[in-house]
Amino acid sequence: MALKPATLAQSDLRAAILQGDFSTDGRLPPERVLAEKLAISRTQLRSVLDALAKEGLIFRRHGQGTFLQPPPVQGAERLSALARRVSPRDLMEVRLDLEPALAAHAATRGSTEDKSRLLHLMEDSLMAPDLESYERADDIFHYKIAQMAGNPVFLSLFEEIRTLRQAADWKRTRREALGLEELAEFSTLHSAIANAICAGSAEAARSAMAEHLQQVSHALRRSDTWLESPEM
Amino acid sequence: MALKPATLAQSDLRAAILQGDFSTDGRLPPERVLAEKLAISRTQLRSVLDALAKEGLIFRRHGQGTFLQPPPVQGAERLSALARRVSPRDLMEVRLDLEPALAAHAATRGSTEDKSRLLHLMEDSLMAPDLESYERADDIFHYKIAQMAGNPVFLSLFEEIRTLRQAADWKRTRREALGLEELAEFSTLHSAIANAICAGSAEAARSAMAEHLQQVSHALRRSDTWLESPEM
DNA sequence: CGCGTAAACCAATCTTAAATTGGTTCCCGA
DNA sequence: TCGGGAACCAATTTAAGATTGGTTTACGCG
Repeated sequence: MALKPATLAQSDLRAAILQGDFSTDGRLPPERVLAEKLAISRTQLRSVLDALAKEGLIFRRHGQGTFLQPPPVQGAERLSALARRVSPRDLMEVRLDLEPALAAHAATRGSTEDKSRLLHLMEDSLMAPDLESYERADDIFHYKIAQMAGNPVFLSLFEEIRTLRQAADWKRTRREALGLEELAEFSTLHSAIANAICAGSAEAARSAMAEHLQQVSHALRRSDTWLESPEM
Repeated sequence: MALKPATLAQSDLRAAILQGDFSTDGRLPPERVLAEKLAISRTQLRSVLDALAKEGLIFRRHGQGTFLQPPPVQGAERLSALARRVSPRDLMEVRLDLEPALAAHAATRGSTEDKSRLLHLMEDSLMAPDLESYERADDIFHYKIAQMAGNPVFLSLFEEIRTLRQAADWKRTRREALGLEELAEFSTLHSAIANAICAGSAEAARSAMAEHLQQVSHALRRSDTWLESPEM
């Protein structure tokens, strides 16, 4: 007559995991450890994680781990050397050429399920209360688009520049450079991008993404480190 | 009255090195070894190699070695896993979005010295007697353009897809798919690309490169492995 | 003094092996 | 029959040592 205890526990587990109770830096403990902490079997835990991953709420990669945000690219170590020679301008230039193409392909090839999820992610970025949560939502939003392009090489390149962007120091710079009014404009274009992709109109998606990135680039350019390499 | 013996020796050394007398696979022996083989000091050898590298005739990378062709990207090992999930179509799609942008930036930012060297490389590809030497000239030509773009991130991405292209098996497929008449058309567009870049007209360079890659893509698409992953 | 040589040292990369971690299979017991 | 547990598999990371191009230093020779 009673529901399975496991079913009741699952919703609690989901909340606990997503809220970051078990991760300080967005990375969850290994499955074996986490299962023990939660006093459940690994089989049970994995079924929960499978569902969360399918919904796009967590990210897993084979020998790497489970994360609350898109994981660092494979071999991130190799990029630390490159990151030191790279200026914010270099990275934005690449993003301006790469991500509009990704958006176009996402519009063409993304599944309807992916598209509905993209709309949801866009709403998340709209409702972000502070800069930190906005950046997280923005990160996942762009990642999802790269994923929807359905080309493993494109996704790999995107992850590479994403990792470079995080490896460099001027994320801090960006925080300072961005104001709340600009953030609102960003969200406006986010919705334009998402709508174009969901409508399947590749060119609209491409131009919306290009406009968005030019906006970001413009905001970033005010920084005095625009042309500098981090160079500690 | 006599010229310095060293000067006379240098031209011989250059010829011997470039002809591949010391390399079976396009990779030269370590400087210390090569210097001993040639019975000269490492200082002397390095001065020759410095000149060759400056002329773009050899390629060196710090912990990696000295090569007669553009060297494999750092951490090439990491890409072997990705290469197995990638189809020719995936790679061509990326090239079609990436390399036209590279050509445009090369036209804008390339130095006049780089541009004259690019013309020389283009002539090399025109005069290629057989498919193998054409592919080598083509490789260096495209690499030079990526280098001229003057953005370390772009160059890194280009090297990544270049390595992927070589890692996969269907280079053989391409050999079979290409005929001599197509090869001639390729060379025609090569010269169009080079001329546009040297003229500094970014948009002409972009469209010429796009046209060239569509041509390559078209030739490659006849292969029955177009959509397949190598999958050993 | 000046210059090149040799050696030592530095820095980036590669290679290898071990450890970590998600993914899978298998067998057993309730 | 189903879930738990263990063992095993596969992809990745990490750490250490070796390799290699780049740089400095000190010495010897003209």
